[in-house]
Amino acid sequence: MSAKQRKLPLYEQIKNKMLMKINHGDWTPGENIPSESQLMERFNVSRTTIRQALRDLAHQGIIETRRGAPSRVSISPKGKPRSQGVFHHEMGNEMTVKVLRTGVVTNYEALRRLNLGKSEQVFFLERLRLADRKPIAYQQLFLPFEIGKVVKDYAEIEFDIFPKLGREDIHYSTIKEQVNAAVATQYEADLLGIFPGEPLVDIDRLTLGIEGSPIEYSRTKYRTDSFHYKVEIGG
Amino acid sequence: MSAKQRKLPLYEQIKNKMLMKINHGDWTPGENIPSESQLMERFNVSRTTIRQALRDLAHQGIIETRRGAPSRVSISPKGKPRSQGVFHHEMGNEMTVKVLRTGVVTNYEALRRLNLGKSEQVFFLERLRLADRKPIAYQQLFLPFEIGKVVKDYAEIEFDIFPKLGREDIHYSTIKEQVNAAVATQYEADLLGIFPGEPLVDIDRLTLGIEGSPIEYSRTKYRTDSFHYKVEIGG
DNA sequence: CCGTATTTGTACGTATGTATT
DNA sequence: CAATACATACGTACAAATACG
Repeated sequence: MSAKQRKLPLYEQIKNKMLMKINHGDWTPGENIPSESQLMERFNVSRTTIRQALRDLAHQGIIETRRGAPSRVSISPKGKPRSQGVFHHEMGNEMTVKVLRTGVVTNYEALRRLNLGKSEQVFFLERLRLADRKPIAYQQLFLPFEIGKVVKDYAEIEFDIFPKLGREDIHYSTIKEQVNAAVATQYEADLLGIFPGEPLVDIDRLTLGIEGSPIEYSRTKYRTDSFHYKVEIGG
Repeated sequence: MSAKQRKLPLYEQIKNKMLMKINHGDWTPGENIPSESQLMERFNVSRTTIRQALRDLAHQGIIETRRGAPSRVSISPKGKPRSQGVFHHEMGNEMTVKVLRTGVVTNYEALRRLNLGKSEQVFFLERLRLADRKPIAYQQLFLPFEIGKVVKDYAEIEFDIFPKLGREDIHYSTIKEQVNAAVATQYEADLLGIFPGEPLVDIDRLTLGIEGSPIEYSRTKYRTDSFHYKVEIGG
């Protein structure tokens, strides 16, 4: 048990452990999870506590419970978006990535967003995201140094760094995104194969870890023709 | 206690009674509700049961609870809100609207999105949305004819047409939005007080009614400096 | 400012109901 | 029908944050 989790309520700790099992693939979507009594034994807590954890997960749509039947992990479209289906990115088929630059920098805005001191350093990644070999986005990624060194090599070949973080037991709990519009600079236009002055969707993203501390800050600019940002509210 | 006659669980019954109190104005938004111990006495049930009812209401955003402080009814703009807070627009103080044009038109894209036949007509509104007297968005709004005639006059003075629709017993269930980036045309730039070629956030919105049929299609272009589109996932 | 009372949050235990397997 | 598993509901105790004199 990580030291940071010790101050969290029991049911929150258990929730996090269950989330890890799911993100890890220990419990796969559609699969039954252990019964409440088994979980009571495994975590050595009362049924009340187990049920509070399960209820929260069920309410978030991460698991499904039915009276009389075993509870199971929800079958959500892809690995990620078990965030009650309010959110959707649409992309291409073959998603790849090209790393343009990597290093350790002192970026004021990134440090502020990552809750780090002004004199600290962050791991920096500049990447081009490609869909079917065609560039669709230019991304600047800032990671706390401790996390950066973990994904360093991985980021050069994989489109999404979160699976890697998951394998290293670094999990996220919340993603905050802010969407804006921008026009392409000469530099960005060259990279993305468009003209300067064309519009780009600019997404400012902050990812928080299980304990609520930031684990990633990124800024991505997408071509408007290959990318859609959809939100569905209610329903 | 005779349990044979009740269909709903106790906590559901209590939830319903509390909802009635709120809807009837017995408990008004912002007002503290009775403490758990008082509710235990009043309904003659255990604290567990009261807490289950309260937790559900809190989770729906109908009431707010804080450790140590009395629970209170949420101050939410009545009728609709309660879409579990995954989504947030940030704007100015004094929100107004100026109608530029209004009429009945045959717009192919609007008809398609509203699920209407090609020969039908839709109610059209062209509006400028202002925050603190400053234009922040240019909006094109398409409504099925039946609905359009209801909001016709209202739309000229009110920023948001949904309260009016609510009073006419037209409610929405789902909103689908697609966010994109665009650059301002000369026409838009003049209206918004910016230069042509500056970026705009372009939001394509389709609103569905209770029965699932579209009741509004709109296209809005926001200035990037006075508008933020935020999405929070998970948590 | 401090201590106390109030109020919600967490966690334990037990018993019984009810739907599924 | 029986066993299993989740749902409801009672009770108790203590912790933690807030409100108040």
